[in-house]
Amino acid sequence: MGRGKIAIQRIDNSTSRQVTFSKRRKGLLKKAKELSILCDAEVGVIVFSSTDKLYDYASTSMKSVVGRYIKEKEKADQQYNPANMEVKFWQREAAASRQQLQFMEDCHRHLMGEELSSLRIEDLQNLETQLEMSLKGVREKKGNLIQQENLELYEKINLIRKENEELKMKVYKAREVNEAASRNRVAPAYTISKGFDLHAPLLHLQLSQPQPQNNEVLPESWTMELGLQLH
Amino acid sequence: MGRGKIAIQRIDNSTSRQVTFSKRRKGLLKKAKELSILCDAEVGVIVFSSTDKLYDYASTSMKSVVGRYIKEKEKADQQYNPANMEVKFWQREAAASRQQLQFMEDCHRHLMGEELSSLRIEDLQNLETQLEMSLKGVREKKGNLIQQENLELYEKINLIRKENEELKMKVYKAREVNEAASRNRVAPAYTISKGFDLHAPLLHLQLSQPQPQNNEVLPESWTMELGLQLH
DNA sequence: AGCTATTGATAAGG
DNA sequence: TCCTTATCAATAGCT
Repeated sequence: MGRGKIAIQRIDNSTSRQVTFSKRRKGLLKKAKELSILCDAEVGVIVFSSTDKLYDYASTSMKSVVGRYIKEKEKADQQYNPANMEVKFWQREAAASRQQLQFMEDCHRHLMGEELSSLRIEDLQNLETQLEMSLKGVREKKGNLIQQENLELYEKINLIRKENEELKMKVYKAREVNEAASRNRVAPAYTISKGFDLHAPLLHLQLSQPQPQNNEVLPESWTMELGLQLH
Repeated sequence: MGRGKIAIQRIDNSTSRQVTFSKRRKGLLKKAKELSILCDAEVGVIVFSSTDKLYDYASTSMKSVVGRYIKEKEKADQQYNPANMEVKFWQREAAASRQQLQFMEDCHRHLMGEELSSLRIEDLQNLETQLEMSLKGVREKKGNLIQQENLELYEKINLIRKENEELKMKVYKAREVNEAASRNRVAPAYTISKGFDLHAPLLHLQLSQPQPQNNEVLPESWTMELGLQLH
């Protein structure tokens, strides 16, 4: 139908092919529509151009047409629908996980000392042994951790004590110097100046700005024993 | 095209409609095929007759065409594909289950006394308390069960002892009768027949067919103490 | 995108 | 369902 007949084979001329595609696509969709109306049929047409553009017609909706098509095909071939396979795969996956989870939950409850009614003496004996072993392990681990923490605390105590001692020494020396100075002022003939620079308030700074970074690790009782205010 | 033009509306005459459906369906599929060949397009056509019969054409495969269609539509509307939604739903379901399972597995390992390195002292303390409680519960339950079993065993022992006593009594009586009978035979003048029927092997039957129904419940050591063979 | 000669599709009838 | 045929619709090639 046209000025001349054409062979049904790929049209080489790109422009001509594009034009023919436009015309025939329109015709195809029109005929699909006519068929559905005239004959009360459900029709769906999907066309992808060679440039990947989509054109489609559906008398009802493509969802309905494709759904019906898939349902029809599944009767003949259960394997057809890849989406369905995927759904089934994930359903199995979820079911397997859920089952495993349920088993774990039972086991967990037993380890928590719950729902023991379903167990026989033998099971209870195994459970008891397991719990004893767990408890042993946990206590050991906890003991280790606490011991380690204690060691660290002792080190800190030693550090702070040392610091404390040094500070006491400084306080002592400062008093000595002060007293010497006073004596020098009251009776300067009795003492000898040792060359200390008394103008810098070194002692005061040291006492009022202790390192605060370890403060939260130490319980209140420790600070009292150390006889030093750390806040 | 035809002897006269027809309006595009449902054909009332059923036969005519059926004929037209046949012709036009054939034409539609032919044109679809031509379009795909001439223009290098991917084409799919699905037709359901008013009597639910399926006819289809796909230049490549319907799977490919529909898959491509769905992919294309998803770009514009993520919600379109119900199968995809279902896949996603089950994927989420499986993922949630897996995550929950993983958590449970961690918890389980801790309760089994494994992988304690990741825990702080506080966690270990809680775990220890939990294990102690579990152990207490398990031991209590086990104790109850064993006690109950013991009670049942005691009852069985009593029953069997009683049976044993009765059997001994029968043996004793039987001997008495036998001896009496012997005396009657050897020196019939000394004894008096008591009218027993000695032909029936009552005693023998009693001793060789003990009740076996409780046999499997009793440990071997018990049967020895009872001084009675129960097999 | 429009035009139109020509072919192809198909309605009606058998 | 298939054949025939008159008729109309679709469209190839051109502008």
